[in-house]
Amino acid sequence: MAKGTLPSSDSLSAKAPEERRERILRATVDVVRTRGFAGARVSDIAEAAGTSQGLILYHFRSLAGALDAALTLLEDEFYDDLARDLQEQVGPVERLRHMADLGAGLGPAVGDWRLWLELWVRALHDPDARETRESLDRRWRAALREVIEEGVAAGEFAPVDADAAAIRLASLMDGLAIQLALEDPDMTTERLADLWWDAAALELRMSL
Amino acid sequence: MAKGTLPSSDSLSAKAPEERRERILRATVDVVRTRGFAGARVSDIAEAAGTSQGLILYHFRSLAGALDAALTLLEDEFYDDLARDLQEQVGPVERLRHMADLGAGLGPAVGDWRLWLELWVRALHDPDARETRESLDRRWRAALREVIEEGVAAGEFAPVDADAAAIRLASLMDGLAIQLALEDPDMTTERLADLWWDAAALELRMSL
DNA sequence: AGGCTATCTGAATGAGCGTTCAGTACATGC
DNA sequence: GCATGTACTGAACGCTCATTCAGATAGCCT
Repeated sequence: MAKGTLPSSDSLSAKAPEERRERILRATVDVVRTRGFAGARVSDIAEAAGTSQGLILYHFRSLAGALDAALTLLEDEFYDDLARDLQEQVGPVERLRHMADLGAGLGPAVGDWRLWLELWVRALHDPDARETRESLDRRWRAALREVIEEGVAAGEFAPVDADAAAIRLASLMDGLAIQLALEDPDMTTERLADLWWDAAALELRMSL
Repeated sequence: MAKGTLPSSDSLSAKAPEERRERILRATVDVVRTRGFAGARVSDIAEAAGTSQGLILYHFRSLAGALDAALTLLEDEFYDDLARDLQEQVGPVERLRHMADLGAGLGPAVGDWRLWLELWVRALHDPDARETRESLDRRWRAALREVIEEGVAAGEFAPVDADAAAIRLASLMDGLAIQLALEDPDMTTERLADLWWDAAALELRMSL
């Protein structure tokens, strides 16, 4: 298939339309990150992706379509990254520690809190976003719960109610992260990690 | 002054322009609550306030002006309500309990979490909103810290780091409230109050 | 070679919306 | 009673922006 028809001219539209599609989606995420959902314009995305406006409407049916697709991409990558990331860690304490770092924004994929804030508010008005956000949150809480259960089973944590502990620790992370995302002078990456870690120690009765 | 010139006809534009001004501001808050900052239109506000669009631009200079003014109104009322509310409670434990209820949305003024989410995201892009949000948050955290210090002094709570405890409990409230505002099926008013109260008990070593 | 389709572009279209403006009503000061 | 200023309205203006559209290009099938 299509062997002799490789990049005929310059390396601009290098290979497939699939590639441009993805470039557009990445550009969309970038634009939302900086301008927000409400401020994202087709022209912004086109410029960021280096295409015409028309192409965005060609691939996705509308601006809303592009935003939705970008959201889905984000969700998928979140799943993959989180799973891979946690598998690299060995014990429950290490895993928990790693989740603290991820939340504080030291990890690669998660921790883009501005984007999260935007998603929350979009979820207020758009059912699609609500679904995505709920799924993302459930996934993160489940990972946390698993780590806690693992730690309890191993005797590293006290025998707490894993469900309640997970929801509390996840919520605490969200709340702290808001201040980080909003650049509250009282909050830094390190302070967030410390505050959260201390809370986890208290909640799980870790002897830190 | 203006004695014989009272409501000449029907009770429409009843008394003063000051009244209509405030009506517009309340309408603005209502619109933001339902449509969000991004979705708030001058025509929405006019309709909700029962005035012409022109009047909104007459009193405030622009849509942004009206939104800012509404934000300021909100901030002032938050201050007053919180102070009055807390003064009615007697001991530190009662006060803390009351703050749990306020956060869970049982109180009158605070607890309108949809509005809070909107404010956060607006704060991402608008310095004015950022200021307001920071001030609001600081105030709430300070109230929490005072209650904690009071309780520690009275021997009702363990001698914890009041600052860290306040920031954690405030953040936890925010995080839990997000799920409430987004109508996450896993979160209800009661569950929020319970989860938060348990965390407070743990943090402050209350013997509940 | 000659249609056919997928990909892509840039200009045109048209709707939505903030803001401006000309004008009305009414009270106050002279 | 007449001028003046404040409060207010509804229509008109003009701009921004998503979407549409008439092509351009190039591979694919026969």
